[in-house]
Amino acid sequence: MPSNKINKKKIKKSGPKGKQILSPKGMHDVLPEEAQARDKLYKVAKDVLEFYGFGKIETPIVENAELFSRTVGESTDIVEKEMYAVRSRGKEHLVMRPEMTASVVRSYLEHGLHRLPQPQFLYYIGPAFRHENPQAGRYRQFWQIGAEVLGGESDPIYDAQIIIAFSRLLGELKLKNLIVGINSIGGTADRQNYKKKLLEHYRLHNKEICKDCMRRMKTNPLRLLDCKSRSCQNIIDEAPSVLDHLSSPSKAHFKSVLEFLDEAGIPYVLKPRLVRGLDYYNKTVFEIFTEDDEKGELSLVGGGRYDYLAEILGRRSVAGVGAAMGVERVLEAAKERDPSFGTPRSKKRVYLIHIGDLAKRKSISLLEEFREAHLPIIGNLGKTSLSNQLEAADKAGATLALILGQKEVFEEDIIIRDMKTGAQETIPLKKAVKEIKKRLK
RNA sequence: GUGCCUAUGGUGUAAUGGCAGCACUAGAGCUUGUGGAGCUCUCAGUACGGGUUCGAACCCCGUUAGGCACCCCA
Repeated sequence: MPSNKINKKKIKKSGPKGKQILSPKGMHDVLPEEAQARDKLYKVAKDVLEFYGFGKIETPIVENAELFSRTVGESTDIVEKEMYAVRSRGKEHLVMRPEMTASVVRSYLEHGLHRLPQPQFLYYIGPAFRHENPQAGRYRQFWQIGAEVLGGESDPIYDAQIIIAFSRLLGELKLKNLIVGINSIGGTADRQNYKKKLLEHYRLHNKEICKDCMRRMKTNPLRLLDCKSRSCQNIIDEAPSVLDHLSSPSKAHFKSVLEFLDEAGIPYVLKPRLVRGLDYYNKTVFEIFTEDDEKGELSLVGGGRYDYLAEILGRRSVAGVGAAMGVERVLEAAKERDPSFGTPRSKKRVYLIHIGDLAKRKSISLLEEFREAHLPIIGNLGKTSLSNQLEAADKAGATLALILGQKEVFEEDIIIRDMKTGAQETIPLKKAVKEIKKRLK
């Protein structure tokens, strides 16, 4: 007896094993349980964003590489080393989108949405791709829910409305302890000016600067401000603040945004060191964290104003402001708060049980009757024994079972069983749909 | 792209150089007409590739994947 087992294993072991094919690094399958939680998030997002007047837009997952190199920034990591190139038969250089704002603006320009009432409120839900090393809250394929206000004036009310919409969205998900971090990086001129001042300050501290910051001085001076190296903290603390270098229109714009947030009762924290990695931002930039995530610096939502983005892409200048939310990060936060997030409350379920081949056949048409009546009913016509099916009904959380056996088929009856009490009643088969409808109320 | 840690059935774990075991889950049966309990049986594993050794889940090297951190970002 045991020797049998050993033989079997030996044969198996000596056979070719092959390499198991797994999902690509940093990309994950969403199994049914998780899919329910996601669907719930999407539904809440849709409800909230549509309430604020956003209309849904879908753009291709693949775009011309230039769309991102020109807008997100040639020297950003996202463009420099994180884009997935797509091999195609054409000559175009296509990439998987690393974010969606540029796509939405591209679409706006391409389809002349400026002819419609301005501004346009657009939102999207979809996956984006960045080839970086995965870790908590960071994946190579990740989903974003974003919203953009495009066209019209560069009015601070829209900055505020974006922040309000996403704050409310997170609030609907029962996330607590949310922190809105906000800053203004001014217009192009302000920033040039500020960068100069910042670099001057850093040159004074030449010797204390860490290696990374030496590099940042050349590539992306604003990023100096969020260096984590201990040796740089003093330099950062003493560094000039962007807010002191804003032109008066930029200052006024920022002030208005804050006033609108006050009016909406949205608490916020001024973060003079908050800059964002994407080149296209100007004036307002912001991020939303939960208190826990703030330490880990994982933002749930990030966004800002980008009045120059459209100009980079086309001849037209289009004011714009928007934000994107990380679906995986938000789900993680929601589940931390409430582990049952997204699992539907026990619905009343009806389970159809059949006994014998005749009943099995009859079940097919009975199921159709229920579908036509839009009454949810489940069952497993592949199972045979009554015990098994009752057990399955129980595991499925059914409150009612319909039992159809040979005898019932002949007599055109069916048994209704209350799964809790075990009480059973035989009723005419024809009345099954009607009776179940009644009992589910 | 870099550094550190990790990898045993679907899940959680045991075996520390010498018989890969346990629990849960799943499937079947006890019981082709009444479930949740119990009992019996079954499926299923040392991530992949190499090396050291009489002998490797265990030691070494490489790869892949996961976690954490850097970089950067949702």
